[in-house]
Amino acid sequence: MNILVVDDEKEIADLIEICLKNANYNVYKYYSSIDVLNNLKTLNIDLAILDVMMPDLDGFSLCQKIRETYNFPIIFVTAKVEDLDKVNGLTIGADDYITKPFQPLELMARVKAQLRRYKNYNQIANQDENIINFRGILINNNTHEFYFNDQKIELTPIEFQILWYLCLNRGNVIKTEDLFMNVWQEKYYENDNNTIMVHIRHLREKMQDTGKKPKYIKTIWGVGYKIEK
Amino acid sequence: MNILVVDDEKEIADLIEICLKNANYNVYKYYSSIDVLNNLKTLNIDLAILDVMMPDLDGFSLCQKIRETYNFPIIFVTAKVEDLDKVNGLTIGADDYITKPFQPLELMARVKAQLRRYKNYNQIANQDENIINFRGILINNNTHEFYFNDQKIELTPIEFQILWYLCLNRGNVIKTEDLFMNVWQEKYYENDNNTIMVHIRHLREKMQDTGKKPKYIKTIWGVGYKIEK
DNA sequence: AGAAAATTTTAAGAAATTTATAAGATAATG
DNA sequence: CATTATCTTATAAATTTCTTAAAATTTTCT
Repeated sequence: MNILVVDDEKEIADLIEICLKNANYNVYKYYSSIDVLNNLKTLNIDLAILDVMMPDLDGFSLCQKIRETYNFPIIFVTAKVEDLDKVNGLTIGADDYITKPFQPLELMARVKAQLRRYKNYNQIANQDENIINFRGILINNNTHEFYFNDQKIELTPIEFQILWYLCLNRGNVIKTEDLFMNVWQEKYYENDNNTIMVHIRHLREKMQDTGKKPKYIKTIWGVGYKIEK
Repeated sequence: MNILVVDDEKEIADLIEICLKNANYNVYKYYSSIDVLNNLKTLNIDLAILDVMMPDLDGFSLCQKIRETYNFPIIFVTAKVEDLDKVNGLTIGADDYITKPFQPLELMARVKAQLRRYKNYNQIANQDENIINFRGILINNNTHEFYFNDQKIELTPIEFQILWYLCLNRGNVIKTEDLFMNVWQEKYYENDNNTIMVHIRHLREKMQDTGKKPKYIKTIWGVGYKIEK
């Protein structure tokens, strides 16, 4: 589990980091929120703990920026005790709010509670599933291999991710926007974005499914794509 | 949204109930936790607010019982301020913990935050709500499929949205204006706007319901359309 | 009841939108 | 530096949506 900690007070950030590392979490610690935004894409964060009062960009704004793209849980930790602040924080997209001074045990309990909800109760599809096998499609997320009718087909990383996500949700339509967000981990600007279509075409070509009515990756007009069960 | 409130202190339970009802939630209020367990199955709860100290069965035990079957969010509200209690509560399956005396606004913010996570970011919680089945009509918002008397019928995006909205409100009249606002997400200018009618006609054609008295999508003269339950 | 007005239905073609294809440009990788 | 992967752009194809006008229906008015 990767946890993001952002606090301009180094002592606090360090304390939180120690607690988290004790509990065996992987911590990414930042003393400034601007730095965070630049690196977020590469980090694959599962939960964030943010301070509210920070010099360059305050926690609320950072939270809003994050929420444009991600939906991992966000916990505010702050010295401000005013209730309105709590309400604000929770309203703009945070999941919990805890005031300094806090008991490390309580913070840990809240972290665990949020992660439990996010990871266990909240699964979009069965997370443990790493090998999917249906209709001649055998796709393995451990080895990143794809067999189609017992024949191995080489996929590029993005092609694999797209196909994997479609298979994980086989039977259901995936909106182009959702697909993009999931594979690219960034916001989707629909005006003039043709890249998914191109990758879909490549996938169809490799699966020799380029007829008028594709049998595998189907187009749902005005919505997105789906792969039939 | 159905919210369960359990507290043996009537004043507290009543106060919480008022707050929730103000915010337009549907409240099921209990003064004893034993009663809850007997009725839980029928209630279709989306979130629970539980007191910890209760005479017959304490909140922690109730929480555990609930978690055996359900995974809607649970918030503890309690007079106990000891930190260990918070940790316990969160550890056994609660999602949040707030101590009395509390600010109603904060409670509401936390309720909203939990519901947001549960409902908006969680596809599984909503899976079932995306399938409507009645009178030979089976419409599935996950797969974007429409079956009419067990026969699959292809719909265009707008046709699907219109039919979905009518089915979601089956039995009730939908004003043309409401229908338009919901599907097109923009303001409706009634002067000379025939587009909904055209789509309705297409839907009726596809359902072979073009007689003098349509059986499915009915015209409510001067108002709009409705689909009979 | 019969005429007039308002509203809805029907039909067909034009316009707009969305998706597919192709090929070259750019970026990333080893 | 060579190779591969990804993105961009332009154009074609497919499909959907809207517009328009006339016909039919229902309601309202006299």
